[in-house]
Amino acid sequence: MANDKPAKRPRSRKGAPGIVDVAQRAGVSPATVSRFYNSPKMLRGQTRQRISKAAVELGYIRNRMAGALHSRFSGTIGLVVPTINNAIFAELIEAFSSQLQKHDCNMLIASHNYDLDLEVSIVRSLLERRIDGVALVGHDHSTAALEMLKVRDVPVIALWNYRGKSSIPCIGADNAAAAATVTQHLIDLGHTDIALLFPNTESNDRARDRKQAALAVMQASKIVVAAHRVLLCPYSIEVAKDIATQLIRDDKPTAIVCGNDIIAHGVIYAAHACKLKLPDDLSIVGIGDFTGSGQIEPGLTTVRLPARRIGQLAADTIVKMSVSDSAEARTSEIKLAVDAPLVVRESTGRLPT
Amino acid sequence: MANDKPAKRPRSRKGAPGIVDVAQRAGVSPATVSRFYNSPKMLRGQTRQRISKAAVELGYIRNRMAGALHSRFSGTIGLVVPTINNAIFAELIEAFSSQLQKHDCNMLIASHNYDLDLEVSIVRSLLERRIDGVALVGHDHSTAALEMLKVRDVPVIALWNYRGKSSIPCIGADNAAAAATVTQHLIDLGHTDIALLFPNTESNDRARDRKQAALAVMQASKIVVAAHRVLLCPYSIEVAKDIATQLIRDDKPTAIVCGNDIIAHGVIYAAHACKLKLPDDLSIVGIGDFTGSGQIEPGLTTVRLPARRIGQLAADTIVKMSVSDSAEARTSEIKLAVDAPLVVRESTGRLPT
DNA sequence: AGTAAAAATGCAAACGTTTTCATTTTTTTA
DNA sequence: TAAAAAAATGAAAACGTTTGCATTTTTACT
Repeated sequence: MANDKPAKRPRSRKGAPGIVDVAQRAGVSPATVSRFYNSPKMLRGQTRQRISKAAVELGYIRNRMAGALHSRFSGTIGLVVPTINNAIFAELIEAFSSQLQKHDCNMLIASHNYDLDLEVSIVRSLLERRIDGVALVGHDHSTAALEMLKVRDVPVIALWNYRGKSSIPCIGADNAAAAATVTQHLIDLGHTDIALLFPNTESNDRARDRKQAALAVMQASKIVVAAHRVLLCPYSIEVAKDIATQLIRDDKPTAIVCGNDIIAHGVIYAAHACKLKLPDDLSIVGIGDFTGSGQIEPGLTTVRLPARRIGQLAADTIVKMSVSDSAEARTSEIKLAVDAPLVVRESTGRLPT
Repeated sequence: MANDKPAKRPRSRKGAPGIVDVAQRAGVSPATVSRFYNSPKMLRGQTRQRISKAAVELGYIRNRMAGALHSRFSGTIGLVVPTINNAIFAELIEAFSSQLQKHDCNMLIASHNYDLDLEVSIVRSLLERRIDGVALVGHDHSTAALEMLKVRDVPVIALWNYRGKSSIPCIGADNAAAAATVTQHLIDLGHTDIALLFPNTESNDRARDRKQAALAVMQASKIVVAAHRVLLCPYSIEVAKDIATQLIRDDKPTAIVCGNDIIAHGVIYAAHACKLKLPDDLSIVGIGDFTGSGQIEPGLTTVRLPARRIGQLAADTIVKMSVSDSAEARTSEIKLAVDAPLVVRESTGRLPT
């Protein structure tokens, strides 16, 4: 046959139009089309219109991967959270994602379930996608992950928990202070028989800071906390309810400090199940002010962690860091502490004397 | 000066090692290194070891964007949900994401808040990142978005709501049947004065299917539903509580069908606030069986939508579709209906006669 | 041991952009 | 209105992989 040479190499993706097709149709060079997308103000209005028209007619969708290959920017930011499933970070994730969209960035998210080894492989996988920056929840991270990021000069930011002495930029509320606030609130109400329900504090700096602060505040008020008053409880309404039920039946304290609102919800349900009268029989405080904490009956006294605000600030910050090319701005000592105000509702009351 | 020619063009990313550096150090060709990652079994064990060693020593992290440029696969899947913030999709997202990780894929997620126009721009943005496939929640989508995907031959899958006559592959529970189930349950208990709390059904096929089915079931039992018994209520515990409080005070029905568990939680709280005795004074059903629905007091009667299962199946399916190169497999008529069993708890009771 | 078949590997041409530098066009200034 | 300055555009060389094809090495079979 005549034409048994390369027939017409079928392009991978349906021969979708590329930048050169657009350029051709608009009667300009590919470079100009590229500029149309990356720095439009560099073009004349007339040229812009021609290109815009051509792009629409062709149904052109640019290939950011090809762009990223050369330009150092992928327009993608990573977010690594312990869990997505839980109410804990839902608002944060949503806010972070929405704000990124405004910056024309996409979010690559992954969860590691408090497993730091898994976090390493997640970070690696994000790096393979050449993310422009990454936000990690908390301060407990494997050095391997941090090192990979540092070597590649990828901006990192720690979210959620503010720590003045953090080695990386961070945005969040002072979790220790938050726990101190609610605990002090109970003490101010006259409680001394206080139980603590906290999750495993290993590789969870938020929980660790909170628990430590709660205990410190008690100690400062000369309140001794018996060992059996400090209970381990995961972030699960179900388990929290079980543990609290047990606690109430066995040896009810007059107040309970919960590691977060999730646990507190479980405790409130347990109290209902045990026919307790809240807050008379038992005062309960949480940390976080999650969805529903204001509506649950009785309303949960807690401390508000402004998740939305943190998410937005974080998105703005990480984007700013990633576009900045001065090494200093990418590693800068940015540290933002957002307020975590006490929200007093009906789940706490003065200890009847 | 002598060396004022291009000094040594500082490579963009810190001169991070590339595939050729690894190849050189391992004494093989770049092609072989590439194969090491993409089809390891094609290499001899010995070669594999040499490359592995070289890669580790160099701290090499491959560039998937560069790869995707040539290979048609980006290893990235998109997930588009109405909202991340809410308990509604949390479990689905988590499951989808985790399962994707097992396939060595990353998840690009975005939310549009029930705004179909925003969905279009989200899909576009995902397409710019050359996702290998995308999962969309529900069946209501702008044709523009669907068209873009079809033109580019990107596998799509509709999640959450099963519909036998869907035009695209779908995995989910039959939402209409789910609503019918809980409604019938109330009818079986003798209720006839039933109120409905549902969100806006525009561009929300789940809500639409549910509401319609609930009404149909009532009609089938010759129960007439007065207009003032059908209330509009967003997916918000807070608003649901307000609306339910109003409803209870004004003209309490004997039972309420809630558009989903979120709303149901709000209604339960409202009942508590109004000092109602559940389920004697009021029976409440939800749809979804979200976190907490089993622990809330009284336990919520609802229908379980197996979010985790759907998420996993969806991830497996979309990955399979994307790797398949037969056009048929990418568009195949895959339709999976997962069971949505009724879960009877204490929020519903027989109507006292 | 020799040959055929199979398995590994190397070569080099893509992939679709961005960007530097040079060139052309437009605007400003004298 | 010509020259200078500024702005817009074009040409072509990257960017870091993957993959079809050719070549070499290994294995299997007489």
